[in-house]
Amino acid sequence: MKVVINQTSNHLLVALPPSDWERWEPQLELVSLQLGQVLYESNGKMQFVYFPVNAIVSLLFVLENGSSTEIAVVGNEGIVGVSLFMGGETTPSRAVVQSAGQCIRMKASFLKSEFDRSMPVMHLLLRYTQALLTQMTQTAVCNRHHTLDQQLCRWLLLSMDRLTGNHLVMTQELIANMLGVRREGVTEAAGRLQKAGLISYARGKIEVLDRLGLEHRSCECYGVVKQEYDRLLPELLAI
Amino acid sequence: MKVVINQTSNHLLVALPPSDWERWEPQLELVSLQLGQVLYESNGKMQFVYFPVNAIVSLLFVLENGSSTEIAVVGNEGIVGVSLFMGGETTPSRAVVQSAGQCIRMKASFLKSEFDRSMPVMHLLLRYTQALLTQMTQTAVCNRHHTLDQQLCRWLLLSMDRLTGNHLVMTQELIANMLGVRREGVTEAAGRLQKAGLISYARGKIEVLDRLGLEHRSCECYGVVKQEYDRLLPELLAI
DNA sequence: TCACATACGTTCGGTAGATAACATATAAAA
DNA sequence: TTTTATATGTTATCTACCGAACGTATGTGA
Repeated sequence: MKVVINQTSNHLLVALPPSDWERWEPQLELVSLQLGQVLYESNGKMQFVYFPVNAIVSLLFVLENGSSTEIAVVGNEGIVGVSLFMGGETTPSRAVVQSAGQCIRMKASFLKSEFDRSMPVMHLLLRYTQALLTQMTQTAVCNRHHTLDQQLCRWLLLSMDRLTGNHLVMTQELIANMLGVRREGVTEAAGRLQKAGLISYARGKIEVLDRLGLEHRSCECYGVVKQEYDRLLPELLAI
Repeated sequence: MKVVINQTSNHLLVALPPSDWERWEPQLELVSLQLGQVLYESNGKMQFVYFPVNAIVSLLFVLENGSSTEIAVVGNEGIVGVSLFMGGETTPSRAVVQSAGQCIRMKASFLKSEFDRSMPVMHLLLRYTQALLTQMTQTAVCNRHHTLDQQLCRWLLLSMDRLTGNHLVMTQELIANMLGVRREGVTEAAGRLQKAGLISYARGKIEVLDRLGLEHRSCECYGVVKQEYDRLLPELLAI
């Protein structure tokens, strides 16, 4: 089954003027990504940029001792590889596939030239980057001030917003890496959420049972991020 | 005594092509900022952008319950108000003067039009934003993984890099707000640094006695951020 | 079907930092 | 000089999370 690439595959592409889209279309390529696949290594060269379709990509920051923390998550509302057009040839963060699926990819060099060529493209990408920036800063605050339970709720909600359906394939071990905590801590927090009837999970399969309940149990950070995405990228709402 | 504005007042301005600088110069205005002065309120309109000369500005994120965390610090290597050209009319973060001094300010509307008009200006500002982004993400990781002692060292070093001399006017209460911890915690951490002979302080006046010692006691985060600034903004090194 | 890896559960200290309630010292103001 | 506000010091209790060790399910491949 050949999956067709079109503008509605990714919300950023939707917002593209037709004249730009015409040039872009032949440059796009659909790729399937596995869970755990690394798109960018820390301080590595970026050959491609990725527009997630139904995959989710995590931006992780890895410390010298190996411990890591997720600083943002990108789904079909965005693009992976913003530092390319921001000016650094490399990213300080690692980009890892958090939920397997498909992405549209494009040569880094092409995006760079398009960024300089078309003002609408530039402004769209910068507007997205600003939203991403909000997510990063809110994560920083959340790391400092909120409990693991709250952060887990936030994380689940941000992930679910980028998927269709209520299911997520993700072990507690991986969630722990994302949140920068121990696996045992996630087990306990997830256990509490399950006991409260908000989620159910088994061997790497999580199902959200009570989305509103999760929102109530989450810290304000989820709402702040969501609101800023909606404000800056109203095209997300139109779909 | 009239202080003259020139290109060397701020490192970003240094990197400006002469043709752009000519247009900019008449639009610049020197302003003195007091400790604690708020340049931008959370989600407030941005009338001006600021190029610090010898002042330091903190970007803070304030939670509903009033607790806050610094997500980045801007000195004469940068500009306060990046979200203006990134596309949001407002910032989600609050900008507060962390160290009194002077800034060059410019009408927000002027910078916005210049950003679209001159490619060198655009690329320079984006490159700076990328460095700022690194600082923010590193802060997020640091909040999660490092001790208060380490974070205090990092914070002191980042501040000292943006000042001339070894002195900093800053109470422990304010530092606590920046780091998002309790004042008592800062008292204890600062006491340990003082006992180790790295700093001395008294009633809001901090002096760094052993800079290298601070670097050793700090986490890797300081080095990572500094390295990325130097890489992305080599003009900082030239001065 | 049996071995084995994977995912999750549980428990027991240990610790950094939170919360709270005071004590003390110094600068500024009256 | 006395008062008052500000800045720092200290201590006791509490809690979320860490580190480590180990136990228990469940899917998967030989």
